[in-house]
Amino acid sequence: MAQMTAVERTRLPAGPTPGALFDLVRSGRAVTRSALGTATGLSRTAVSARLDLLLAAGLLTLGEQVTTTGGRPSESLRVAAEAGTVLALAIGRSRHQVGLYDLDGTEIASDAALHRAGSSAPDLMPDVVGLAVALQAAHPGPPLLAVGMSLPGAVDTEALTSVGSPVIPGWDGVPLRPFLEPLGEVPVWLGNDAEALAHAELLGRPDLRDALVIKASTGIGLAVLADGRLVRGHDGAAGELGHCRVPAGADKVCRCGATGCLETVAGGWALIGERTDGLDHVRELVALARDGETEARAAIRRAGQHLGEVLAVAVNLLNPEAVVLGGDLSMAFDPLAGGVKETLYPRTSELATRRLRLLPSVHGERAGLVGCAALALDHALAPAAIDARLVATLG
Amino acid sequence: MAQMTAVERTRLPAGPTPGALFDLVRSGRAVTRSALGTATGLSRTAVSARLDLLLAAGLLTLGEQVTTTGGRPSESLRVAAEAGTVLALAIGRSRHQVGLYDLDGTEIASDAALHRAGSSAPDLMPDVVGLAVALQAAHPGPPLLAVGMSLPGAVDTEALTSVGSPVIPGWDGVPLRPFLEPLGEVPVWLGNDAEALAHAELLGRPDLRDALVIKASTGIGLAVLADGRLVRGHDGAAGELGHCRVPAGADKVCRCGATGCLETVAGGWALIGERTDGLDHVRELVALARDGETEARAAIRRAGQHLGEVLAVAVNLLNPEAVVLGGDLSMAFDPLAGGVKETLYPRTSELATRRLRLLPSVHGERAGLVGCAALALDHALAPAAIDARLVATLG
DNA sequence: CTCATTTCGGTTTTTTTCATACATAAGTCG
DNA sequence: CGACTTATGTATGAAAAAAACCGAAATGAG
Repeated sequence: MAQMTAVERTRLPAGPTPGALFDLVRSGRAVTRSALGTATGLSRTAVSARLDLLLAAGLLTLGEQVTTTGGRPSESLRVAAEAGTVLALAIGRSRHQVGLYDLDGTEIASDAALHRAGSSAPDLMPDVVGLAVALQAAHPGPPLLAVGMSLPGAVDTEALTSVGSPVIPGWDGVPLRPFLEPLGEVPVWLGNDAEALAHAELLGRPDLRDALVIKASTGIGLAVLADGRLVRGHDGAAGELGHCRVPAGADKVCRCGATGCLETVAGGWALIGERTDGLDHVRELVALARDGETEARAAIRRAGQHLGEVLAVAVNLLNPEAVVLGGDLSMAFDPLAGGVKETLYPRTSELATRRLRLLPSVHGERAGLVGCAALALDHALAPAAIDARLVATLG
Repeated sequence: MAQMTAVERTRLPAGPTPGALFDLVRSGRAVTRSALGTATGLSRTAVSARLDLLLAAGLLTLGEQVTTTGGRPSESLRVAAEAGTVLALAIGRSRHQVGLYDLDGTEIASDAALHRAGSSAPDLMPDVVGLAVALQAAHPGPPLLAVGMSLPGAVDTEALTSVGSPVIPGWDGVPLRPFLEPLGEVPVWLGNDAEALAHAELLGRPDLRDALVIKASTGIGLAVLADGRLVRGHDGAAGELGHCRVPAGADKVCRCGATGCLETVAGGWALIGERTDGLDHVRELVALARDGETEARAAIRRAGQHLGEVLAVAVNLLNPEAVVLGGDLSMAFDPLAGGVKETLYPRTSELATRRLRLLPSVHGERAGLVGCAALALDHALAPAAIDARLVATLG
């Protein structure tokens, strides 16, 4: 009966909105009715009213038992993982991965394929989307709520396109939305690869507030997390770590056309270029390093040293609590982190590094794809999005 | 009559709180009742209820002129400048300034004095506070609502003390609240000098979202503004620009004990150290430069070049819309900015600098003091503080 | 100059929402 | 098993906000 009147109303409760409660549940900060009450300051009545909406819409479900301290156990709430899916599309320079995730962030299925480095958007996008469509078809289920997608380099999240990236020709300024048409009328969120990595990191460490998330692979990118928020910059071009100048690269020409970029001495493409055995990809170099090949380990260590030089400035500037190393190169964490430490610590203020931690990315090899899923989930399940979804189902 | 019931109630309206409306008025985003209605989504009734509280508490007053488009002109609202004052205390290495400001940010009076560089907190603080007390006594008026204070180096805003700063010995870890007792039971907000500068900048350019605010004086500091918020870092130690390493300083020992810091080639203390005429302070060097002395201008230009090298990394990383040059050195804006440009632009990505502006700080010589006032005002007039003040007057 | 028009803002009425109070459910502990 | 503790559903009353209504203050057309 109360359910009926709830469904009939057209406006959403004010103040702490249902979406805000949903977010508390999703982040795990409050998962019971009473915890939600104390967290929001709302009365049980008001909390229940909002939860009724969320439960009726199928966005939340009742979880299992909760440990009790002598009284009636509270019902725990959790995100209805099966209420929808999101699609993750991680596009790299030579490889693309697609993954289907539920609302919990649990992977339902994923696939990956290699492509020719330098493939243009019109060449590659149909393949990527085809893979995604096939994945969806093979795993029919709840509706697709959002797509999260990552590209190397700077992106324009509004126009859904890569911008000013000399690194992936054939993509710059090409609107990508048309290619995504086979997926239906679904919102698409685009980020660059380092940003996606940061989202994955936040999924695994929700309490991270200030961090630098590095993606060290063929190129070198970075995402800045300040007070829990991703810094995108005025043109969405923040995080250009790879093309900062380092003295050691002074006479080396970068693929961006400039001279002296960090990438020329620490980028994956430069590292394999230094070898005489014609490796195809950094991953092969990392594999050698993990097998114990001395020269590969030394090369990665040197890359870490150069990376540390530039990171020192970033650490002095932003005083993060953690530097997260991700990307293919970070799979050889010890030599890379070792090199970073050698140059980072001597060049930073004691105060800024006293509590600084150097961490490997939580999701390792899958971080890029998980990050795209997290990107989609963070937008699709944002408080405002949840509220919008509620008014849509109620109106 | 409606006024009476308003005063009698004890709880504040929910949703968009009176403090939120106050903030819209203060920032100028909405200064009429109807504008506030459309900005918040509240009905005119709800807006009026909140405004009644704010007007009754004397925090807002009715303004005058409003352009009308054929209908009844709306009453404009403005912050009741005379409802209180804030005190600004800007403590530098060799000079301290105090200022009394109204809630509009208009200066009522100010004073300044030189002190021996290296004075300890117990030595200096009584003088500073004494100056402030004298200023208050000379200009009796509305009650003091907050104190904004700035120090060079990293600060602990909670403990109200300087932290880990090798630059101002005799301050590190000394709690400053006891010294401020003569000012009464007033909230005190501490920031570092560059932070204060950023607050002053935001006062003059409220639409600034992403910027680097430089304080180039005896030392070199920086404040990072990301998405309109100040980045303080995990330990409040963000902004250590002056002690980033530059190649040119490789063999020069910094006052922090390290070698190769930016300050050794671009800090004010280093610039006057290079001179043979025994200048006492950068301000004298700047005065010479403004008078056209070639060598002084060249020195400042070289400092700008070194500054630009480090800024290049920061710009690549954060993609700000503006780099604001403040501090004593920036009073010689042309040579400093010229030097910065020479090294900054060639070392940054085209995308990050396409729309980048290099600006002088809005308040010039007074920016430090204005920044302290802005720091106090931003906290004293924050939505939450306004709401707290309302419940205090109503309860 | 008068009057329609437009927009603003105060007042009253009605609806909605929330908190308090009460009742009930579901466990633990002695 | 019953006292106790905690959690949640259900009514009732109070408060706040929106809607409707009305007066006020300007412009501009005739």
